[in-house]
Amino acid sequence: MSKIEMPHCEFCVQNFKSIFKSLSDDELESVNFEKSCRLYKKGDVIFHEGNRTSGFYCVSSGIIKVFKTGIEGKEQIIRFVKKGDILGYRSLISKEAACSTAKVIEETILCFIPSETLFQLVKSNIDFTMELMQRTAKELGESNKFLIDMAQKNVRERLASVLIMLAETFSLDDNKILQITLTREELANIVGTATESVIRLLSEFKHDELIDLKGRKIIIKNLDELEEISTMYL
Amino acid sequence: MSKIEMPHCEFCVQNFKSIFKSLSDDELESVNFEKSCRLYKKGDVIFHEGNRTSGFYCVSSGIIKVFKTGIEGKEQIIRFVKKGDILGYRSLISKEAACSTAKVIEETILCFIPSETLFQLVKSNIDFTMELMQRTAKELGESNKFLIDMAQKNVRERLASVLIMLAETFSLDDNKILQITLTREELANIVGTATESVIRLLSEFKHDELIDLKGRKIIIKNLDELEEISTMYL
DNA sequence: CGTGTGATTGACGCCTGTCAACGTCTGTGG
DNA sequence: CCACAGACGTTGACAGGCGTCAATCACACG
Repeated sequence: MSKIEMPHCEFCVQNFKSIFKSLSDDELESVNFEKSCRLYKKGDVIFHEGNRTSGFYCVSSGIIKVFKTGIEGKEQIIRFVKKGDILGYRSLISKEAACSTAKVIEETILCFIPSETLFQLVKSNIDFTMELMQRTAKELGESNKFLIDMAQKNVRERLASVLIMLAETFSLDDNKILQITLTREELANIVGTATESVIRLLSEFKHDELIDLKGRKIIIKNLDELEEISTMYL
Repeated sequence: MSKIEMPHCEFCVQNFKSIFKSLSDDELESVNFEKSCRLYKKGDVIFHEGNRTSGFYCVSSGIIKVFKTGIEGKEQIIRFVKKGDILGYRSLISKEAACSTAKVIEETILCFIPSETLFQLVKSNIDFTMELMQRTAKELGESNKFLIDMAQKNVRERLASVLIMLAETFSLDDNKILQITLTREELANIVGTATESVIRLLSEFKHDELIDLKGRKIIIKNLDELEEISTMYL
């Protein structure tokens, strides 16, 4: 268990409108008191599919992938979680076991909030509850959207979609470099295809000058064209 | 607008634990007063993808398919809604436009509850709110599960999964006849494949004595074997 | 009885997964 | 400092699953 300086909830509220943004000062102080924080290193597993959980996580910094393990151990990445997002709340609310595994992609600082604190807030603060419900509902919308992509788009179109999604979620720096680093296998596990297919299509995109590749760095040269590919027949 | 005898909320609470099961008598009476009901015939559209909605629906009887329209108008069925389920609440909560279309498969009686009534209840009744949150969270879990099926299973395995899901959701009668009637195209739109593929695989399942086919009626003869096919490599 | 919708079957070919071989890079231990 | 192991990336060959197109059949309905 790494010792780190614990970020105060106030900080996350101020800086990136954490889920606690509608809490009163007292409530925030109470959450801040009841939570526990720690640093997670790349590769650390935060929770496993099938685990029962006793609270949820609020992300202060870092990047986490959430995936389900499928046929012959193949991962399917469902979503990415970053600064300002919350993690592990779905199973808490539905009172089910976790339906996915969360693993650190980039060094992450997480605050753990016990479920009692959560339910206490739900009871006492309607704005917090609405915010929580809204996040769940939005995630559901995204999941449904992702579903139809899977069902109807081919691999080429899906890869284009994924690159766009990554660009929107993690943005590009001044050199148009995508601000998340993934292995080819991880990319394949988002797209839902074989690693080799991702490699071949990335080369193709590079050849068509839509992207550029420097090792694992991906430079997005032509977002519009990617957009066009991803919605080809829509 | 068809005139029908309006089911009292009390009835749905008693009979199949509608979402309003935790309401006080007064609250229930109030919902009952504010709602409006009507009969929908097969093929009726309840709401369209992209619509803004001003309330949600509680299903008193019937079957509805919820789908997104994708590439070249091809439907992708996301879920089925039946007696006791609620409909159209996701976009209400997330304050987005509807992300899917709802269409009647079997004659349906729906009660429309205005959004003000919903939010009023969320504010005043914590149990109702928890129930609502729980349903959203569960639906999210199912959507994620569906996603990985799409990404990793082949069409044969997916069709087996879908048949099982339908059997669980709509059950079999004494003759093991599946209690929902779908066209081959609709089946294809759940599985996420071409109509012809569904037809071919159904014939194959029939030949292997897993199912029997009488027009659109599907008789499930061997659920265990279907289960095995659907989880072949898991 | 004609018309239209849905179901079925066959032919064909492309997309994409799999397997295998090889290249590249990094970190470790001798 | 070098050798080596191990993980990851790349490329080619190949086959088969599945989508598409077209023709035909089955059935219901006005």
